[in-house]
Amino acid sequence: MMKVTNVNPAYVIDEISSQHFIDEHYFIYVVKGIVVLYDGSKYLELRSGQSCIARKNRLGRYYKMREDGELEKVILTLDESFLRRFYNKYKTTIAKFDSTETCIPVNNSELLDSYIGSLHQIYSRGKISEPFSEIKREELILILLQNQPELAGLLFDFGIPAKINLEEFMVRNYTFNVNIERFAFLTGRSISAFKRDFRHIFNETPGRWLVLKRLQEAYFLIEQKGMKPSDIYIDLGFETLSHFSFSFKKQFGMTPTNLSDKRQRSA
DNA sequence: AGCTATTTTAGCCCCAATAC
DNA sequence: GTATTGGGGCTAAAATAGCT
Repeated sequence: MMKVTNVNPAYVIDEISSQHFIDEHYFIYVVKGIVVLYDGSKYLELRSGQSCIARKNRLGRYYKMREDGELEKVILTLDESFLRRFYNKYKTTIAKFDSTETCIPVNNSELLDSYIGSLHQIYSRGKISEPFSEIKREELILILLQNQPELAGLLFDFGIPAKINLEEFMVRNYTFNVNIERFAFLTGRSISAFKRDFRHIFNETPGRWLVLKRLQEAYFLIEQKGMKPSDIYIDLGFETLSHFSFSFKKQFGMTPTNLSDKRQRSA
């Protein structure tokens, strides 16, 4: 697990969790340092001056790294109620949006850079008021749409996730630590339908399957890749090392470090 | 297919024991 | 000192059954 460092809260408008479920659209701009976003299959690296939109109703996690001891980022929540207000106010034309990516890169522009600069000015003076936050976010949307009009199709889509291929989704996303209800929602199903479909596909209950899958991956990472148990358990979707260790032993008859040591000796 | 009530279980929290 | 393991208690979450 990469070290996560805290940033000056003055630059952070709203924090998103370092992993799991993305509940709203988020705009992420890296001022200094590196932010790496993971969507279940690939990584997107954002460096100074780069930005993206993390899409709502997706699973993702991110890692932050300092650069020359510094890390500054701007994260703005583009929540649905705000976007609805914006949409009603400006009657934006909605262009078609094709990408299915979780993290959509935003084109660099001088306009965007100076906008970020203007935020810096405001936030360094203390807490921002609600109306100000509304205006500044509206400004951001206008800038984004000027450069990438197609983003309207993403931002102003207020629908809920459609029914998608369950097997594919689960195999891709099992390392995300979210509950069954969330998995069901994200695959466009009720809990009942989710569990029924799940049983059909995997012949197993979702909970058991998830844990086994994570443990198998852990076994692989430790035995084949020589990774440390304490470095992987979070990225595999376990919350505590204690429980990871316990269930690992229950499954394989040895603790994760036993396996680690075994590998060391045979190497 | 999708609720809801009921039963069952997993796993988080906390912490002690152990290793190092 | 730090890192890892493991266990008991408890509760939220999951599984199940039964219903519409």
